[in-house]
Amino acid sequence: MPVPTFRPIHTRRAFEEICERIREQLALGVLKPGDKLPPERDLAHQLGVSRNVLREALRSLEMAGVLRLLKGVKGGAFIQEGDTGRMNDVMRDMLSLGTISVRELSEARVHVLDLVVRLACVNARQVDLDALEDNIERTELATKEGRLLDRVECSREFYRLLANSTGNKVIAMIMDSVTEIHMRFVYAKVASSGVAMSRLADRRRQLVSAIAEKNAALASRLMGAHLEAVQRMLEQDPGAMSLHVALAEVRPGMRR
Amino acid sequence: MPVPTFRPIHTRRAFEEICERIREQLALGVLKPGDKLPPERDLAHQLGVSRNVLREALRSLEMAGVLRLLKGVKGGAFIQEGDTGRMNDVMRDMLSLGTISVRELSEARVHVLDLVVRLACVNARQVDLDALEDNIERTELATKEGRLLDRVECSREFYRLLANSTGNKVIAMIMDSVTEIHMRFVYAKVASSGVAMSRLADRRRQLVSAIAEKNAALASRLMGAHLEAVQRMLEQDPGAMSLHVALAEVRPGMRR
DNA sequence: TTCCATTGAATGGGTGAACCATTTAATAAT
DNA sequence: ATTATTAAATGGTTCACCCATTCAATGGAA
Repeated sequence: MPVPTFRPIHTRRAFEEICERIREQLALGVLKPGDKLPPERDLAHQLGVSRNVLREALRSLEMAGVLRLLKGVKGGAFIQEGDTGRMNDVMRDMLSLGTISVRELSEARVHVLDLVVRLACVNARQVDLDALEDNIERTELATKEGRLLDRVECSREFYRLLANSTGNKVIAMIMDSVTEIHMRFVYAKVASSGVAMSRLADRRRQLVSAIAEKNAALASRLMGAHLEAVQRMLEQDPGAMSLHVALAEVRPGMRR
Repeated sequence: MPVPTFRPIHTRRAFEEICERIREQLALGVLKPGDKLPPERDLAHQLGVSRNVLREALRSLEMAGVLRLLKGVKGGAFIQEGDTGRMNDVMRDMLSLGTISVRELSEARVHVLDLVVRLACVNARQVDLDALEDNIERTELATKEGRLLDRVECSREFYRLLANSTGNKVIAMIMDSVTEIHMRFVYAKVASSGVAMSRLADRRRQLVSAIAEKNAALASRLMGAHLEAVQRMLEQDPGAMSLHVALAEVRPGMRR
């Protein structure tokens, strides 16, 4: 039987129609990143809607990362390069709404990172390895100078570089989305307790050299062990894993 | 060095502030799914902004799946249960914008499905297996009766059930996001050529019994082989993989 | 009483005109 | 030539109003 599945209907509203049409032009390749839409007043007139309604549509597309709206003469609505950070926003909302749990996110992260590491073993180029090595050096420096929060930023970058070295932006995007919240927990923990994982740079060097040698089994094992160690550190203080603290906190350099 | 990274700034606009405040209340747990925001006119007054600006914010949150707006007395803006389909929208936009490629998406899908299958071997409960078995029976029926497009819908459901049997909604969400576009290609292919994979139900039965026996290696191998076969089928006709066709097409039962 | 049609209030959906703020280029003053 | 001024284009915001939908209250008919 064709499985009768009834999605809730809601009356079609003008702004939805507009969003859809613009997305359609995108999908068809008529609109491309860098292109500019007509001024709001013109476009509203062309579509036969009021400027207010058009703006609701443009706003939604802007929030979705499809458009960027700039003021002033020479301003306007420009099609953006895709913003890979949008998936992070979705994940954050899901967590805020209680649709997913921190546990599920952490578990997913472990598996995704295992995949990333294994793919990196296959696909990492020398430039990727160099970038990782460079990152580790910066991590060491930050450690020596006691800049603990900078070190957390380095970690964040380390994972990004790792994901990039898989050569697959979809996987990189997924990894970032399951990593962002986690890094907030780490950041909060480090900021409040001042503790820091020891021998971090050494561990990373081992991992990178395993990747360089394309030793997937070893790389996977090292990453797994590291993740467990970090998890133990975070769980020492149960309060540190408070969802609300991590989500509500705004900190510099971290996109909302 | 702490890596000077300059994100583009853009003047803070009222609607952004509003979105952020509402998300903050969500993160803090003050607002929960099912809660209702004050009427637009009241809330606008409370926030000291015009109703139009407030509406831009509400629209954005609605598109993000955070709110649902209902008309009429007893209507209003309600906090939604998280909509796990938002990640699909992000993926679709990324593809439309050319930020990611079909190749990257397909590759990611192969790896994610491998992970899903392996996790299912560990976590699948009897109800999950029963649901899969039931799905396979419906697939068989659709095949016998020549309802090919229904059969594609069954496939879509099969993957969802598989993902659910991992017991991890994050992973299920990720799988769905890398699967939706692919199913559009399959749908377009089947709709245009009328060809259909042979012995589909049998293959699925083998897979499910491997999962039931918790034989991860076998299950992984079976899934891998199946994905390759499907890929070959799709690639027979290069035109069938046209991005624009698959993305622009709207079909019943598939959310936009 | 019970049931159904009518009505009216609450709420989101949508419009149009006006004004503000920012940005840029053209123009004028030095 | 350089710098200050001005004007035009564009998004940001407000206000006042009306429409469409929904649902509860009301009231008349069976």
